[in-house]
Amino acid sequence: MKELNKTYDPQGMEDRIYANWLNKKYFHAEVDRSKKPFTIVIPPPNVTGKLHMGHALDETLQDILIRYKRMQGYNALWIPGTDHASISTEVKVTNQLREEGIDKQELGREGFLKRAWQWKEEYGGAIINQLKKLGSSCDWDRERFTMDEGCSEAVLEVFIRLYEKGYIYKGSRIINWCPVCKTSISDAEVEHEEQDGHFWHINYPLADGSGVVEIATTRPETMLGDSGLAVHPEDERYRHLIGKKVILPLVGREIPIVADAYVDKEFGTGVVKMTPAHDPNDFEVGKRHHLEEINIMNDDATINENGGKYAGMDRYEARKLIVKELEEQGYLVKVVLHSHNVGTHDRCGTTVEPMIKQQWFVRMEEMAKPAIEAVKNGDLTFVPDRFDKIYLHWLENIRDWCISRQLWWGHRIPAYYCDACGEVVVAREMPGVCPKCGHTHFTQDPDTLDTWFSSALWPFSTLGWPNKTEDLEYFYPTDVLVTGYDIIFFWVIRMVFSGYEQTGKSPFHHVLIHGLVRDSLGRKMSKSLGNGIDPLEIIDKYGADALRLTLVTGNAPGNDMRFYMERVEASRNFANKVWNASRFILMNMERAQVPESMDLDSLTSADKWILSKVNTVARDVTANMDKFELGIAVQKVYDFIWEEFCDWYIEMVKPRLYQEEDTTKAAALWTLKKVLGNALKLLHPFMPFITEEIYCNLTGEESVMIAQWPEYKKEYAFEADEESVETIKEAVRSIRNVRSGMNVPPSKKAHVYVVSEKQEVREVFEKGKVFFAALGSASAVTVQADKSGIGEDAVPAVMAEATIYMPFAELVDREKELLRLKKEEERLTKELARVNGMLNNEKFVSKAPANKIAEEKEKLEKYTQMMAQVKRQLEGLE
RNA sequence: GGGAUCUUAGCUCAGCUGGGAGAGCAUCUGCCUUACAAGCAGAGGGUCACAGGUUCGAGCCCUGUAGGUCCCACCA
Repeated sequence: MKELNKTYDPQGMEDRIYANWLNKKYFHAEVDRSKKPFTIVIPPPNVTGKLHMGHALDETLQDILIRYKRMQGYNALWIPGTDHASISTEVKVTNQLREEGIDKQELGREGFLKRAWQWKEEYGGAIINQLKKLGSSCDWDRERFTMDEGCSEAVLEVFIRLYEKGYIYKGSRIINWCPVCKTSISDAEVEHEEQDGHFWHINYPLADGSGVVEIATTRPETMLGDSGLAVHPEDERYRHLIGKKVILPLVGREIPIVADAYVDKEFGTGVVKMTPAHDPNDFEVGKRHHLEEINIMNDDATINENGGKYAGMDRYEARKLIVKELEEQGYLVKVVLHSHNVGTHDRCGTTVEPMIKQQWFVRMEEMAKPAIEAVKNGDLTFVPDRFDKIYLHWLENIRDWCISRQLWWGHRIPAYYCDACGEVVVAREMPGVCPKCGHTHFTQDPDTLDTWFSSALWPFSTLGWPNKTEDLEYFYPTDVLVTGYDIIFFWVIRMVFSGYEQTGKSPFHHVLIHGLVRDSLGRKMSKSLGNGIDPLEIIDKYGADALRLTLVTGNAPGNDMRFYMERVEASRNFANKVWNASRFILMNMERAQVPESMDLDSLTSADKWILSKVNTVARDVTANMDKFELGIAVQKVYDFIWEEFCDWYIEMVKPRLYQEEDTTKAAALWTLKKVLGNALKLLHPFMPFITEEIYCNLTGEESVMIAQWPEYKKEYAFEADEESVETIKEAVRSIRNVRSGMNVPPSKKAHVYVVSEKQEVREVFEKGKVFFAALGSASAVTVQADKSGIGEDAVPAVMAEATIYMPFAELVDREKELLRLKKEEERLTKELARVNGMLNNEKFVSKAPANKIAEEKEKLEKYTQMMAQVKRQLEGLE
């Protein structure tokens, strides 16, 4: 047994302990049919990323679950890895190149990819090392990357399967285009934000010269691509115009007026200009009425040659000029302020431009069905369950998923085009001969896949799929997925439908959702605000255990939390508390022999009481853990250790330890060791380092992380002892209360008299005498049946079945004393009124459960007794 | 427009299946009591947003109102 350092010093211990764990391969899991598996796959952080507080929370929750299950005897596997993060990484690499004066296009695809891989090798490891600082017990032997060989094989396989099934298709559709990143993006990647804008009312003259039609638009520049106007078929105002034509101002093109129910009669002027190539709704209407699709923009959102003289201008420049010219030429009726939703790219904030492009899509309708069913029939549950609705709503309204990206960094689409006839061949590798024309040269599709296409396969691709591996069979489906609510649409949903489609199963049974970690003002932590707190700095200063405890305490699943330094300090203080209590115990263990085993009959009531307590705490905490109530679970462990164990039990036990000849010293030491050991086990998932350090010193065992999780045991339930110790505690509190109220310093000891008419109560106090000296500054304790021999001026403290007297005659302030007793009387009067109210209510007595009624009757008795005594004391005073 | 969620002590938040309102921090009063001042003991502080309803009983369930936050959505 080693002695612990004098002060709690996380810096000196965490790295050492982690290295030892790695060395002992505790994190590694292999197929073992004798054990039940418990699997988690990490939400792979971006390769280029840096650990932020959101990761810290995410990883902490997962590590808690994994460590808990591992201790319960499960074969716990936590698979780590990173995501290639197509757009983010591509942007970063492009910027890096630019700084070196290298143009991405000039460098070319191959050169670029080489640089991107270099980047990945150089920076990709950083976040992994940061995860280790947190104490994450991931199986690092299984670390994966979404673009590694196995994951790429899975991507290829899925693409081909879906293509062959007709679920993947290439089509010319309207998609969201980011003019800065110059790629298409999916619906999920578009963020809508309310912006103040304008409503420009413009007159379009009728071709027959019979008048004008007034339209309203928020994007006047798109008129260059107008190929029609639309009105509601039942709009009396415009019915006569249907079928007529108007002349497009500035452009001069003649375009038709069509009738379509899409138009809202009440909104704007009731006439909508149709720009099928740059608006998703117009696109649909245009399809129905065969309107021309005129693309007026280049990929960088400048106007193209279809925009005539505006060609080459940026979309907003063109807007300005067009409005000006409309006004000059008398077409502009008015401009009104109007706030509207603008779609922006979630990565760069650029306003997206709807455009018609050839892209690859995944047909969603069929695949969404089992994913919907999974939640409805309970195969997949969200914690908390309110996220069911969000998940279902998205899936029930899902649209086809645009998966092609005009990027280089990612999985290249396995589609090959015949150089001669253009035939498309989707295959694992470059085809030799064109099945249509026999030509032998092909060009691969230049696009790559949406980064989420590969992460959607993560739960099974990391286990070897599409190969039928033993790992896959044993560890899959995984048990729980832990992630933030912000990526349910991007990731969770896509994993679920991919899991069902490819493996026939939901990829996990539970999804534990957490919220965002915000700053102390409730703002999102962001680079631009500069309000982010670096988890690594916190770890450096306070230790990973303190950070972990902070992130999991007082927070319910799915809720956002604010990060306060004060809370980290509080967590660190708790670690210090645990440290010092353990140090105290180890010190005492050094001075005396701790028995290997103990006959429970030779334990004192206090010993049994604390054993009983830790027993029920283990039971309750386990129940909370199983329900993913980690915040509640850790709170219970915290309270047990600090209050019950440190503030009460250790204090109670000190006299026994300090006296050489005490016959119950061995029992005390045995109990201290036992209870501390169990408390450390319960705390370990939350605070792995400090618990490991202490546990090994305490027990001489190899590690707490492979120790067995405490289970509730009937033989450690001591109800009678719990009750008697609680009585003693109550008495001690009464004594302290009186002393504190009279400002008696602890150094001034007093003779304490306990008076009770009941023999059995006197026995309890007789046994508990010793505690009054240690906990209540008693110089001597006398337990007796009546007040005889106690001075009239002694100060009373009233309990249910006893009254405690302390002779502070010279300190007594009669007025204060009277006030204290009056207050007590008042409190009891209220309590009695409440209890009587309930018990005299016939309906309560007839309808409430029996145990509740019994409980209330007991209280009635207790309060009645106390009231009688308080009254007696008052009489004595008056 | 639809949906979710929040409103509990000065601050930040817990409160599991309905059964006498909790924690941390802050405040106040005593204590350097030989594990810990990153500590110990004690105290003050709440019409659980508001209004109804269900129930013997509501912070918790239902309805509505007000305010905040977030998500979704094709009103140009």
